[in-house]
Amino acid sequence: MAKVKAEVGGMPGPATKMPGSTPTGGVGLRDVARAVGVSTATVSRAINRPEVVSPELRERIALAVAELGWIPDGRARAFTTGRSQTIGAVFPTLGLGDFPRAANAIQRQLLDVGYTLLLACSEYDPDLEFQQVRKFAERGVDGVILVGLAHHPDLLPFLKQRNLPFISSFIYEPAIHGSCVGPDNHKALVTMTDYLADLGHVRFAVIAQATENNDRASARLAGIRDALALRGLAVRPQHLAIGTWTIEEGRRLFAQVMATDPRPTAIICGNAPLAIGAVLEALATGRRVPEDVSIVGYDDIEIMSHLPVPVTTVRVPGEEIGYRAARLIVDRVEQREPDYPLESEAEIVVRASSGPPPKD
Amino acid sequence: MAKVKAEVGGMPGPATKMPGSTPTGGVGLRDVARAVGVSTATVSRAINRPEVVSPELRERIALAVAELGWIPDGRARAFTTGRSQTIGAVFPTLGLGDFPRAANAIQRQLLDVGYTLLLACSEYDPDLEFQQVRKFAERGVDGVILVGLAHHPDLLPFLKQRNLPFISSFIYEPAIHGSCVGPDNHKALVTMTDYLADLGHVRFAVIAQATENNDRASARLAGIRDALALRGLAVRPQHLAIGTWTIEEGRRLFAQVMATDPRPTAIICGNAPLAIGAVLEALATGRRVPEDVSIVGYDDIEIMSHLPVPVTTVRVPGEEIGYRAARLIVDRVEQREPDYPLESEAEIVVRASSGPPPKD
DNA sequence: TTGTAAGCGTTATCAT
DNA sequence: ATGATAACGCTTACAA
Repeated sequence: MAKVKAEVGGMPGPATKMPGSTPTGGVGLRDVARAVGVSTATVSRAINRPEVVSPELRERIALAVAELGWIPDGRARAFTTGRSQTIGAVFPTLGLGDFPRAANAIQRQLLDVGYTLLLACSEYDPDLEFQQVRKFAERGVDGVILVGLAHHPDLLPFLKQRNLPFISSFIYEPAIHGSCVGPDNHKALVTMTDYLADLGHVRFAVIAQATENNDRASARLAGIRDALALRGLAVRPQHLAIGTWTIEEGRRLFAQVMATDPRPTAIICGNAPLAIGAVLEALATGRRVPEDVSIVGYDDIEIMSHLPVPVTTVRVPGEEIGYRAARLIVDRVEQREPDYPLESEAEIVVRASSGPPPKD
Repeated sequence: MAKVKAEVGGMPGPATKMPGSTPTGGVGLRDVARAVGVSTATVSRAINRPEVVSPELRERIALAVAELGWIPDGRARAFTTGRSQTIGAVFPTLGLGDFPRAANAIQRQLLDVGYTLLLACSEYDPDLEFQQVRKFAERGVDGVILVGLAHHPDLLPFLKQRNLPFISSFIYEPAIHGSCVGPDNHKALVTMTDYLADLGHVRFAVIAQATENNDRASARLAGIRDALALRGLAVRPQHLAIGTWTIEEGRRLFAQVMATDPRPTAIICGNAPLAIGAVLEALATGRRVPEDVSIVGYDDIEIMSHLPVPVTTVRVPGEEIGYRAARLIVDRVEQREPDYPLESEAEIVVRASSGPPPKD
C-alpha cells in the first residue's frame, strides 16, 4: 500500500497528483525499500547489479518485489540514466517483401538484449520519415534504424546534432561500412541480369517502382543498366514501366510492355507484387512462361515458389538483415565494434519462370 | 551552450554526468528560458498551453526554440506527467492477413493524435505476449492493444492491477462492448457456411490453424459447426485438418483432406495462406475449382483476387479495425466515450472459387 | 500573465 | 556492503 498519499478524508488539499494511471501500479522503489527495511539505493543495486549486494538481502528484496508486484518505472529509469533501452525503426511500409520478416527479427533480437522496438512507417515519404524520426528523438530512443540511404536532407544533420546513432538497412555500401547492413542491391541485379543475358536474352523490359526517394530501387535499376551496358545493350524507353508495388500494377504494366514492338523477351520486376502480377497476367492472357517470355522478380516471399509457374527471383535474407540490424544498432549505441558481417548476400533463386528467349 | 556544467579545467570534481548521448541535443528548457530571459515555467506553458502566455513572449520563445533546435525530452515529460503518449500493441505476427494493414493504420492514427506506437509480436505464444506487455508496462505505455481474447491467465490481472487500459482487436463480443473492436468471427463464418450450404454443399472440410490460444480461430470454427448443426450437418473428423499459416501447409492439408472417402465438396480455410495453398494445390493436381471442389478462405489480401481462380473469402476491414483500435484505446486512456461503431462488418466476397457441388 | 519551487522514481556519488 | 542524498528536465500548483 503506502503510496496512499496524504488526505484520506477527501479534503481539497494540495490535490493528489494522479494525472494518469500510475505507471508501475502504485508501488515504487521506496515501497520495496521500506518493506524490506533498506534504502532505495540498495534495492536499486539489487536489481541492477545483484552481485554487489549480500545474498541475504538480495533474497529478501526479490521476495518483496514479487510480493508487491513492483516493476521498475522505465520512464524514471530512462530519465535518470539518459538511456531508454529503446530503438526506433522507420520502415517504408509493412506488408511488402521482407519487411515484416525483418521487423519481426529486429524486435525479437532487441528483446533478447533488453531493448524495445518503436516501429513506424514512412510510406516512402521522406517528410513523414523525418517526422517519425523526430518523434522518436522526443521519445528518447537510443538509436534509429532506417531503410536505405535516401532521406530528407535535414534528417542526417538532425541525428548528427543530437548524437543519435543510426544505421541504414536493406542496403550495403562499402563506403559507409559500419553503418549499413543488407545486400548490395546493385550487385544483385547485375547478377540477375547477367543470368538472363547468358540465357541469350537481348530485349529486356523493366517493371519497377519509382526510384525517387528510393535509392534501393535506383541501385537495382542501375545494376540492370550497367550489366546490360557491358554487353552493349540497353533497356528501350518503352520497355521501362514505372509503378507501385501491387499485383494489380504488375498486371497492368506487364500488359503495357508486352504491347510494344519489338516485344521484350525478359522482364525484370522490381518487387514481388509486380512480379506476381506479371506472371499471373501472362498466364491469364495465354502466354507461356518462360517459353514466350521470361519473368523474374525481387524478394522471395512464399508465394513466389507456389504460383503455377514458380518465379525466379532475388532472395534477400530479411530475417538475417533484421537480426543484424538490431545487433548493429545496439552495438553502435553501446560503442562496441560489430564482429559479424554486415553485407548480406542476395542470391538468385532460379525457378521455372525464366529460360532461354523464344527463337522467333 | 550553457550545459557545460562546472569544471572547465578538467578537475575530477563531481564527475560530469554524460551516461549516454544527450537525448535532446544538449539544450534544455532552461537554456531556452535563459536565452529569452524568462522562467522555465513560461517556456513550458508556451509549449503546452500557448493561449496562456502573451503573444509577444510566445513569439520570442518560439524563435529561441527554433534557434537552439530544442525539442522536448519526452522521457522527462513522461516522467513528470505520468503519461508517455505511447501505446503498445502486441500482434501475433506481422505479415499475415490484415495485420500489417492494421498495424499501419494504428500507427498513422496514433501519430495524428500525438501518440507513438510500440509494436511487438507474440508469435501466437501467450507467454511471449505477456512478456511483451510487461515490457510495455515498464516502458510506461498509456494503453495496450491486444489481438483476440485468449491471453495468458495473468495478463489481464496484471493490466488491471496497474490500471492500464487495454482493448482487444480483431474480435467483437457484445458482452465486452467498449473494450473490443473488430468483426464477429463467429458470425462471419456462419454466413460463409450458410452461403456454401445454400449452394448445396453437404460434405464440408475445414483447413485451419490450431485453436489453442487463438479464440478468433476457435470462433470461426464454432461458426462453421453451429451453422452446419442447424442443418443437421457436421464436419467429419477426417475432414478437419489443423495446421499453421503457410501456403505450403495449405497444399499439404488440401491433399490430405481430398484423399479421404467420401471426399468433401467444399473446403473452408481458416486463413489466407491456407486458402492460397489449397487452391494452388487443387490446380496443380488437375482439379477444377469450383466444379470439382469449392474452396473459400479468410482475409481478402490482394493475391486472393488474382490467382488463376480468384478466391471467395471473408473480407475483414483491417484498415478500419486498426484505425478504430487506435481511436478506442486513446479514448479509453483519455476517458472519453467512443462515438463510433466498434463492430466491423466482415463481408463475404464471392469469387470464382466457390460454386455448387459436383453432381457425382 | 509570469515567476518560484516542489516534486516525479530512479540511479549514482560519496560517505560510512 | 549499505545508506543518505543530489541530480535528471520537465510540469504544475501557488504566489506575486
